[in-house]
Amino acid sequence: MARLSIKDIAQRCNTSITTVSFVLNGRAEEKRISRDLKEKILKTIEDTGYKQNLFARGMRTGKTNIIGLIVEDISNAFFSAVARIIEENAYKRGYKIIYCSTDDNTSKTKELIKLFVERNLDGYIITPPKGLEDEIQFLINKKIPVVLFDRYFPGLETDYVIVDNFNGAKNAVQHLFDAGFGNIALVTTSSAQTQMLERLNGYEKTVIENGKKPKILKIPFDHSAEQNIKTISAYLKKDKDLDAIFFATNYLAFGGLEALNALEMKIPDDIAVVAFDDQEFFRIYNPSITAVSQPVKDISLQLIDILLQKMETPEKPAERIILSTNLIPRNSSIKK
Amino acid sequence: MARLSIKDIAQRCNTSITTVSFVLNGRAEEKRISRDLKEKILKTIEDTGYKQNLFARGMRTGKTNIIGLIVEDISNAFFSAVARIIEENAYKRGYKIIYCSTDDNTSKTKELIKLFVERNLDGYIITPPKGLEDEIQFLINKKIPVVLFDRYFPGLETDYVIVDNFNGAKNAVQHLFDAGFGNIALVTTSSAQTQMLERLNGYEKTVIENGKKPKILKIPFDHSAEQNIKTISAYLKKDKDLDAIFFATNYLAFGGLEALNALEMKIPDDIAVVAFDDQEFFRIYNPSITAVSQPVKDISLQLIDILLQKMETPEKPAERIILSTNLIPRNSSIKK
DNA sequence: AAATTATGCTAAATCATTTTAGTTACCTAT
DNA sequence: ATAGGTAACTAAAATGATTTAGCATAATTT
Repeated sequence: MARLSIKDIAQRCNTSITTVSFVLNGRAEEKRISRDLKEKILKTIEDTGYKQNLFARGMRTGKTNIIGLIVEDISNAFFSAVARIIEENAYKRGYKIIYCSTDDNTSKTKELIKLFVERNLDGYIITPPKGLEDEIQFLINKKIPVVLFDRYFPGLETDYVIVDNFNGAKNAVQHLFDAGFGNIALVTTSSAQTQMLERLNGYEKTVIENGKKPKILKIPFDHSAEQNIKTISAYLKKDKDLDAIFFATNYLAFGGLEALNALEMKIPDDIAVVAFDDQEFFRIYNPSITAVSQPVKDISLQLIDILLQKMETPEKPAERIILSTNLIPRNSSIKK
Repeated sequence: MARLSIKDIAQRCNTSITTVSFVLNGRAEEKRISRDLKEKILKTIEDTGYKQNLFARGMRTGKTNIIGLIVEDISNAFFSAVARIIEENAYKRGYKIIYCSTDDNTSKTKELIKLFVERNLDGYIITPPKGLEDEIQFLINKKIPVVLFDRYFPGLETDYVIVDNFNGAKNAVQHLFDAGFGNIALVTTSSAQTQMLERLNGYEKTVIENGKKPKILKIPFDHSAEQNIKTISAYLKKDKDLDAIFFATNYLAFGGLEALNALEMKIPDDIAVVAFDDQEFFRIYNPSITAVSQPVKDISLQLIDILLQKMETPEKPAERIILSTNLIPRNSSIKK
């Protein structure tokens, strides 16, 4: 038995394809289809289990009901947690998710967006690498809904959802001062993304406010895990006065912990540690690691919400959501 | 400017739509299109940047070039790592990935497969929850390529890629005996999935071979992280003779480490630990945790390879791939 | 009673492609 | 001179929906 088409439904109801299509698209009222006929069509669809052919539909309407989720790295715990929640909610509302990882590689991401645009996805959620301004603007010009997250482009009129990185970092560093640590280094990446710069600014401001000098180690973002460990080890060996480190992102904290292990430095006795972006890991680690936690659930729900709103009302003005972080003090920053 | 169609290309080349279509689908040779005309068409396509409309194409052929990736939980490190590699390779070969998480919930997964089938995806990679035999059989009957992984259904003629869970567990437990531990418990889930049963069998066999009695704690797989910690704590308190634990899967090991922390039991002095499914975490943890590592890259590459082969040659007989695991001895199982 | 309006529906064009079943023109062999 | 073959191409049907423009008929107004 071949798959049912709208034609079959029309025949079974002694009516036209047009009428069935109107009912199917909720335009029965507007098109003055009688209640009786509408009910009959609906019942036939129910009974036969008829499903619209999405190719034919897409061909006419250009709509796919698919959303593109483009994150830095789907295997990073933060992004996979966000993906998880977005996926869940998109499905509930009738959308599917196609995803991919950018590796923060600009040309790879350009390529991916081109591919996705060919496929006529209905909307995008993106953590853009630098240099992606033109592609984002292109999507906006084409009236394709886009929401950025994690970082954004200050020059572009886009919707975005980010966290308050400046105050997240500020609170973390002030917490270290309050706990009695006075010589605090920042370990961050060399990438110029907004979220990293804000964390750096928050750190610097707070250190200076406390009458100290900032000490910053910038690690190229394309280095391997092993290279990170080595770089951090070397830095720690050089500056024996440090009594605390603030890691600007989770994977640098992992490298840092390995470096401290290798140097047999005890946390928090030899050196205190705070990390940006909380993970299950930090709770379980011994000693547990103080971390700035991002509101993953809130971020994800806002993202999918704003995107779907934008898809329904394209002329809606851009929304800029900045969510607060939450400092979770643990043993790594408490003097015994 | 409206988007170019095959008609525009045909006009520009003074030829027919049919001819362009043949060239586009690599059937120029077979259809005896002259070399000159073929070149001309190809050049025009190149120059104009023409792209096929995938809806129209899908409408005729029923092909989407989209693969469904249905895993237990995309935010679990093992699955997101697999997703990462599959995604990468699928894109290289012209396929996109739509994904979703099952939560090991049978009815949710049935729902998802229904949704995906409506969308005419070209193939599936699935970690099936129990009770999904009928849906998998349905896909096979419909000649839709499917590859299972992580677990499989012994009764079904399906392609699958799994690891040698039995020997993985056996080696881990024997390693503990060899390291001088003699009273080894298994902490596993109550779920009856093949991979878990095989790990259990490997454990039991090895313990009995070494002249000891198996001690098994089964934890319902729908318990929360907190419940897991409590259950494991209670178990550890009751049996003071234990000198080692083998965790059958990574999230149980996380719970176990937290429980050991709470009870202030030292690893490996008070108790040794080995976990199934290695993670970055286990390398960084202090002490580092001995683990059975799954060949994530190999699994992923095999999966996408087998699926794409199956898509090209649907009548290919089912392939069953069983990959070896690798025991990584670390400090958690070495007596000082 | 004629003109107007409202109601309830539908024919046919359209979207961009693939594919079947040809056609035309030329060449070769008898 | 003619049948048969082949090289090179193409007209048109089919895929399954949406949507525009319009057609009867009945009800209402003038």
